[in-house]
Amino acid sequence: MAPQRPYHHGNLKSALLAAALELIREVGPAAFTLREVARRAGISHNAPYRHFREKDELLAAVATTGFERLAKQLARPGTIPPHVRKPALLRFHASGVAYVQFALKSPEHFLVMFDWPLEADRYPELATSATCAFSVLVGLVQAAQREGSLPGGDPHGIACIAWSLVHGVAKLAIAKKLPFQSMVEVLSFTKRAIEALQGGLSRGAPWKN
Amino acid sequence: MAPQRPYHHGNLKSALLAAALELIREVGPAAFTLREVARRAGISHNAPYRHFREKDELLAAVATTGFERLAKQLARPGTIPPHVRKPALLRFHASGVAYVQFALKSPEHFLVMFDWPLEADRYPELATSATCAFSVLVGLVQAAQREGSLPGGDPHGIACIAWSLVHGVAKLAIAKKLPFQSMVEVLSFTKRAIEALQGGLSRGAPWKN
DNA sequence: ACCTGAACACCGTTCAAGT
DNA sequence: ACCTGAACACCGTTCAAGT
Repeated sequence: MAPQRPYHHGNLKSALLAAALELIREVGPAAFTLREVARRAGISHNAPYRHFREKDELLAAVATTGFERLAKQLARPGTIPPHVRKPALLRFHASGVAYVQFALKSPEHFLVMFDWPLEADRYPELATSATCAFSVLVGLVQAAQREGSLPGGDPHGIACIAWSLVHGVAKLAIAKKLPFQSMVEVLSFTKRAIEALQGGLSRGAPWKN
Repeated sequence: MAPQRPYHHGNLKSALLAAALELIREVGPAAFTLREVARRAGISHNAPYRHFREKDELLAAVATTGFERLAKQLARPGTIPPHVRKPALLRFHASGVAYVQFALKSPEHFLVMFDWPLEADRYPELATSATCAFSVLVGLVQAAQREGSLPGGDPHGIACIAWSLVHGVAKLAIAKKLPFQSMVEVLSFTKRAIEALQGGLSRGAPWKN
């Protein structure tokens, strides 16, 4: 007889997440609906509730994997020539470019991570993964401070400034508010912005304590 | 007899906009609904369609007035001591602080302006007001270049970098991702960030044409 | 002109029921 | 355990109708 496989088995949760990413990429987080995800996964519109308490829990899962992937990209930002003199500073710069690159390559993650109002306290894994990603950046700042290529002082403050810069670039680039067409143009602009900030940071004036 | 005033008269459009701002402030743009706005304005749920073709047109109107108010804040950013030596640079810096201040004081505008996916080409007034606000920033960069406190080169590039920085600060501050409680703390952080960037910009390395 | 009520096709979420 | 269909209260939008 016909389809003798009415139930999904085991992989439904990841199938839902994959379908969600695809849908968010197509229509954005605002127009994303749970029922359309279920349709694409070939299940009834309330089967997702077996795996996610509510729509936002699915989106929180998307954001969490986004932060995990971002943390990896920041920690291993492309190839660094192994013989350079001050690799920590280079890795710090490269992590900024990696941040923007992540946002442009995975806007479906990035927009949920930052533009969707998820109550972080309701999704502890999300808060953890976000903190973890930020601590990668702080670690890079500290390493650069140790080798003397960034001034002393609170590494969190410097990390927050650098984060703000690349976050602004990423957000405005995704929204196509910046006058660049291609990703290489945006990344080249990102490099210039980071170098500009670096020039000011290394003069090190306002970083008391 | 009882209520002999069944119709709104003339001011309904602005009443709708005011109710919309209040509602967005309370629940955010994502949870904003046209029907709730109509309820608050005391009219039926489809009366708004007399003034706005669709929900997004009302939101586009909110965003447009937001850009207009922002442009004003950027152009006249607080008090500048009248006897300072290089006022253009100070006004440039102050406009950055004003940008973040606007975002924190009017998140209901800011979030619609930047976090709601409005198709700019469908709302020409929105595109115009946004361009106008950006040109204020470019003008401040050019003035600082004329007085020699910013290096030469394409003012749009410098403006884009400065914009990215303050936009990132504003966005992360609204989302409460930065470790600051009060607005004064955020604004003080903003000043430090701008000064850091300034230090690098004034060294003027990577601004070829 | 400006507003209304009924209607349509959606949505998130719940629940009793099926295997 | 995992899934289904029916149901509820919402939403954006349309339309014929009222003053």
